[in-house]
Amino acid sequence: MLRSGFFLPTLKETPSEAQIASHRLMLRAGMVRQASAGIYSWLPLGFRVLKNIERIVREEQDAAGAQEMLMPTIQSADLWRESGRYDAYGPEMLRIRDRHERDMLYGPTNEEQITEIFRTSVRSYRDLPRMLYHVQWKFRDEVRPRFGVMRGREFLMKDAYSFDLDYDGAKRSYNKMFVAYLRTFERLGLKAIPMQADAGPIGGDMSHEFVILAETGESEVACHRDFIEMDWRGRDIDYTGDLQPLVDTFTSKYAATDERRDPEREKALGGDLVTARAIEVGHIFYFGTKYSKAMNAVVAGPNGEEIAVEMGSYGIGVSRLVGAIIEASHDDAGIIWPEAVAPFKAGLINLKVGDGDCDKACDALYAALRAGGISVLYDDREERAGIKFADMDLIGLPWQVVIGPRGLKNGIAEVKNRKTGERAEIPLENVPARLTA
RNA sequence: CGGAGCGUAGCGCAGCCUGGUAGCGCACUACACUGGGGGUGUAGGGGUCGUGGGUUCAAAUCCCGCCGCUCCGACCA
Repeated sequence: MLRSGFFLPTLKETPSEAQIASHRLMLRAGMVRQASAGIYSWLPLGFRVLKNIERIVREEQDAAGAQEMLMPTIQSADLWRESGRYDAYGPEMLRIRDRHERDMLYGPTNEEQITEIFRTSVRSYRDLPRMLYHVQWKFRDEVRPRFGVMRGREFLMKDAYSFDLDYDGAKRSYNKMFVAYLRTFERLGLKAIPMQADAGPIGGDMSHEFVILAETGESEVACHRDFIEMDWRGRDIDYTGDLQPLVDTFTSKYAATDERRDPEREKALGGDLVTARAIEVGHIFYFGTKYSKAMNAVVAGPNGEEIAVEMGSYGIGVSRLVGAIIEASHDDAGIIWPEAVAPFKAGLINLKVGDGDCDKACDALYAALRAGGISVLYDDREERAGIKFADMDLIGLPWQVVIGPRGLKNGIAEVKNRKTGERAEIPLENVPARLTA
């Protein structure tokens, strides 16, 4: 992508509404613009990151055996009356009336809707288990939206739902999602700790929150220090096998969100206890037959009897993750993207646009990198070097490649790693290899 | 929903107290110079001062209502 033609309105100064790092940086880096309180437009750069996160979430959901679908944002109030949540949900739910005076709502979540789809489509235990998910915008009319996309009113969420015949099956589904979440967050470059959590208004008795530790987190959590040191990387998962042992290794040690904290266990941990603030990035629930009973989602069992299905739901805050990743990974100069979600892998800076040799070398390298499958943002603007560098640091691409007349005399480019700050002068022809190493 | 604050150019702000020509920095446009980490000079463009009403000869400024946004708290898949 040529910087000159890319809609990337960066800001030198921070709009006054932004209080925390991720919000500030997202506005300054031209990723989002606020439309109204807690509602944001995603500009091209931010949208690329959002899509990258979505992609990884999808891949891991698919790997775990969930199937993607798409449910609408606007739902009928009648469904919610069936489950009893139309009255229970309170003013957080945005209620709408259509031209025929029908009560509608902008979905804050989708249990009712998926249950309705399931109950009209599945009649036999032979069709179980099922896991379905979608990635869709939700709306919750928060009293006080804040922290940019981390606590917006409108937000993008992946929500999955599992349907099983009995508790053991539901537990297997729960474990699949548990493991899928570990893998998803690890691929996103995050250390997300699964914590005992309250089920909240969704109800149910098995629930984990996946949180990342960050000073700007909204809640206080506590966990065993082993979680901090645990090696999170590269676990090969066989979803057809027994996942319980793996789940056990992550749930046997103490880790609890604030409403689930246990003073006695914490006391016993002594020096092994870590308390910190945390950002919730995922939440999984087993809630049994809460909705299936209320909404009559039953299947015929082996003996022809009617059995209410066992359900679970599993959410990942996709848009919140963009902010959360930045909270976890930035410095004074700007964002530092983990490679997996970076909007581009590399930035290419032409230090002297208009200089024939410089332009030619940049064009050639730009083509070579793209041919090698490396996404590049090529800053071909006639700006001063300082502005280009500052901009690139702000945007936070993993690599910066700098070409100027001085280095070009010796056929070299400067390659800088945004994360480590390490700079190396290497021959132009070695640049593609260097970035893929 | 309790408490506090803010709204003046795209962004950051001053002006308001004590009413009288709407300002500064950045950004933007043109030209020249410059060019390896947020340039220099010259010349420009851009404002119903959130909105409605009131007071006044005169309101960005004083008074009242409304709207929007932010912060603290409570709330929170």
